[in-house]
Amino acid sequence: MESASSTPARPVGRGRKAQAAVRAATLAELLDRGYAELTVEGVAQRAGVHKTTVYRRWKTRESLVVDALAEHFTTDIPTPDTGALESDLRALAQALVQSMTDPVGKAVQTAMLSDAGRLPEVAEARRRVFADRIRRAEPVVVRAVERGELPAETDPAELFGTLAAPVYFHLLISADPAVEDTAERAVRITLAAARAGALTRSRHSAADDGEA
Amino acid sequence: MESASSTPARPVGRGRKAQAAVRAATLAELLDRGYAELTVEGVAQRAGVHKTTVYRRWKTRESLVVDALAEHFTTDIPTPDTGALESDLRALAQALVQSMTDPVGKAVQTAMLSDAGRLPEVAEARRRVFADRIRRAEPVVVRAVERGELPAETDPAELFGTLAAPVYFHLLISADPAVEDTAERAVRITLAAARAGALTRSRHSAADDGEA
DNA sequence: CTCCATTGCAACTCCTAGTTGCGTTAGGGG
DNA sequence: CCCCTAACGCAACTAGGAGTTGCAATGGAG
Repeated sequence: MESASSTPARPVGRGRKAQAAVRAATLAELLDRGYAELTVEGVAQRAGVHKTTVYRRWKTRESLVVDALAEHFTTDIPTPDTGALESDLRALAQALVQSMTDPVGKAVQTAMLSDAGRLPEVAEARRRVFADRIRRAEPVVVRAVERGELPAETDPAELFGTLAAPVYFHLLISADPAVEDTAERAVRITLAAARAGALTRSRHSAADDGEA
Repeated sequence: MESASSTPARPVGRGRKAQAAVRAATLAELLDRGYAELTVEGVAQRAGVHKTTVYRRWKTRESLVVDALAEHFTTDIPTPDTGALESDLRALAQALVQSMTDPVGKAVQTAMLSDAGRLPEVAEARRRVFADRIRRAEPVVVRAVERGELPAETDPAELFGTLAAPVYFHLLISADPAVEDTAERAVRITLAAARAGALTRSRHSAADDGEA
């Protein structure tokens, strides 16, 4: 409480704008150069800022990247409640697709899977994001089970993984250009698998053998 | 044919062993340091070779990585023919899992998704690998359709993508430790989706609405 | 055993990470 | 509106890895 009235110790003024510009420039460089080729001077130039300004706020190149990414770990997929499983899944899938299609989201997702994902903070953030998404998707499964749309033993984590896998695969891995119906495809697959009881907890002894 | 008898122009002798050691060291460094942190001197030391020896065979760090990866693009998933769709899919999924679980395969796959995937040669190789896998998986679908196990309009590319997506997702993206039944999970999902007609060509107007 | 292709080695240049000291500027409080 | 100071710009560093070159040493094939 020693600087309560004047408060000159906290970062104020134009410093904020510069830092925001640096963070944005970092994401932009991540997107079109990649983590391995990202250079602090490149970021500084892109932000219209001198190199030392960057180093005054961030100790290393890695911490700069981590901080720029961390900004976007919070805003994430909401929990839909449309009254039906299919439309809930569609909302989830579309939110996923959008979160990896817009420039910033694509930069973040790509970076998390690239060499930047080896940074401990990024790896842990990635785990937190997936755990959070699974947690948010849980009510969708609960409500679908209550409606009788899904087997009672359906596992929310399995269901979310089944929904997310085709999205990640098509957008980040196979990367084929025909990606317009990515969300819809994920919904179809997840719906079929879930209804067939292929996404139940524990073991795979569920009723999936039988009617062809 | 000018050097048919003496043939001193071609690389012979111990050069081969050194190059093999360098390639192996490159993969090892890719696996436990990553592409971004990979250093030519590190590779050379690990291979028990001097830096200049590396630069005499490979012009740049990038070409070294590309060449080390390219060695493993050829050996790929074979086409199973077990007489039933489920066991065929199981064979495919297990081959996929194995190809990304052993150290070398994991290094190759991880590198292809990391910043090394931005190298044009690697990106094109990745496309070729996926296209080749889809082509190899095609007979599985054809035979399953002939047996009446699948709808006639089932798309081999969609089916392979549906099988591969959960494998990639669980092994490389979500990376949760409970990954023993990765292959089996992929089989269950793909089987359910394919039987429900969710993996047909073109549009999604197939018979997937109805029985819950 | 001999020869020469290949390797080891040292000494370079260039680029980027990261640091330091000092002069300059911007923007908020008075 | 002016001034004060925190934050910035700038130049000049060190350290290390990419990539190159000339020369000496060596090891494998004939």
